[in-house]
Amino acid sequence: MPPRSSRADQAAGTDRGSVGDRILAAAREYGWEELRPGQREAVEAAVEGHDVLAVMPTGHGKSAIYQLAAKLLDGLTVVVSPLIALQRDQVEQLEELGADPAVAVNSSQRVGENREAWEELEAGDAEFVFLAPEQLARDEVLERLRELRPSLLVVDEAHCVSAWGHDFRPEYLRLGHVVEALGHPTTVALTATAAPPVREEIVERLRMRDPREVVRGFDRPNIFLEVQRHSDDDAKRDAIVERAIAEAKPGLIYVATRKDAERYAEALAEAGVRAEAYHAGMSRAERERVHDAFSDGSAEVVAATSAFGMGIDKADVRFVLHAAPPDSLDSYYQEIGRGGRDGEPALAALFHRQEDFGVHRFRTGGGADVDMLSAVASRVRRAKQPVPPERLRERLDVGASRLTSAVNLLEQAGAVETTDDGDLVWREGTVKPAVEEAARIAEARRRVDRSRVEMMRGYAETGGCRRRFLLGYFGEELPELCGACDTCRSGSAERVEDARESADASTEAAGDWAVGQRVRHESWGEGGVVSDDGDRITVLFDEEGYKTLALEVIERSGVLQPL
DNA sequence: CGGACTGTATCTATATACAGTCCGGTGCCATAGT
Repeated sequence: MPPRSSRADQAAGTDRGSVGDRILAAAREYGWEELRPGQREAVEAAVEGHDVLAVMPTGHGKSAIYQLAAKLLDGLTVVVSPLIALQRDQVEQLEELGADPAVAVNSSQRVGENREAWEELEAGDAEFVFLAPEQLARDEVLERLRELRPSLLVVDEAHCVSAWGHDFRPEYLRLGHVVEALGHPTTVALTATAAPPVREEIVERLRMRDPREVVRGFDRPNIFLEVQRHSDDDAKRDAIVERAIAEAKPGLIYVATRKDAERYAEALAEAGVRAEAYHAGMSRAERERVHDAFSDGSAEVVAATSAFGMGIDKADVRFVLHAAPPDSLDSYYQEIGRGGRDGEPALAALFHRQEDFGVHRFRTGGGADVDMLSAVASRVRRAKQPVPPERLRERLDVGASRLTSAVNLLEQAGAVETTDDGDLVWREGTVKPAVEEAARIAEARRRVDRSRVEMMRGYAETGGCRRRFLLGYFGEELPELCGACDTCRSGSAERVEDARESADASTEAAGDWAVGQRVRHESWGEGGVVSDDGDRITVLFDEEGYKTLALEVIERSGVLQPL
């Protein structure tokens, strides 16, 4: 059992436990005099061999967790990092710290560089290796890593497992196999944002065992929360541009399309603001230039799609405006979290129109890839021996992502299994029901994604305290109204609060619907209560996603039952 | 789903209305071609 650490000794760093001492000593070697809340807890757990999920805001020193743990554990540390550009920064950061040597293996490096990296690793000269999940999906890479017997596996930006794994970068969902194939080294997952169901999914997908969860610093009270609803598109655009001009800089504007990024940057430039656009359609060099310009202050405002974010290390961002709602509160929180890291006041304002939610309908559309599911299922089922995925890829002449998505779904459907060597075997049943089940799972996922958009809408439309809504989504209760959002300021939050309190008094049966309670709904199946707003509760149904239900209706109709 | 763009019709004919079509975000990796 890990030694208990009280808040006092965390603050003063006076813990006499030997692990605690070693952690502090290691921190000093890196030049850190003290650790922030949660850091030591996470390092300690990892050093003692526990899997760890750490959820902390960016700038809170998540990297320090694996940097310290690696220093205290013998053996290689493998870091799964989603972006090649980020990998480069991470390697440099370790160099600057004076840590043991770090290398990266990825497609942007020359063949020779990758070969050298492996040589350093195999000679035992490097302590860290950074890889994207796609590298780890390659047999050869996994085999070489396995022989190096890593002692620590770190998944950075772990929310990507859930956010990108399901279709965009399906190799993320295969990391659980990687963990197993490497002999289950201590696994540390790091992210800045993850609502409880996302945390659950990370733990499950990475096959973490009895993980210690360290969740810190969700509330960012210095960020003022505001929402503006518009009906006219031009009026909304004008309001955003005017606001960006008026507010203290630097700032960010998140937009939904590449074209809009250009448009806002142009409008601001015309008004004399040093503004740049950023999106994935720009060349690598151009993106790098904008990134650097924002970092060194020569660009005051960046209008960007969701491509801009990871790797921004700027503490004094004064505003984050959203010209359209993102696909979930997880994304929203991640994006506004780039403001006010220095603790000084910052603004997070969401500008939206009803129609803006439509784009997410398109993005969460499209049915399952039934043809691919069937093709994969029949081949694996017919095969007399385990099938290497590469062979399927050749036979079916298909890209790695599309194939991996299909395999992931068939695996979830229980039809296909991956051997320790990474080959595919058929478990049971025939092709048709397996494909149907896989398609059904994909469809459920789609419904959940759409319900996440609805939660975003809920935030945009609530008359109650915005911060309470936001923190509630992340499983934290805010007992008092925050006083730092538009609804608190206008008095709307207080009116809603009063209304709920009187409703609370009349429906005293809320005990059945406490947060965390498992429930069953007549038509939506099973789920868990994720928040309680007094007169209504929000339930996350396993197959339908988030639904908000009025207590009065529940009581009257009996459609919902506690389990 | 909604916006931008294109094409066609027409009693607001060098202008506008409307229907139809296309497109929309995030990044690995591999491979072709200079």
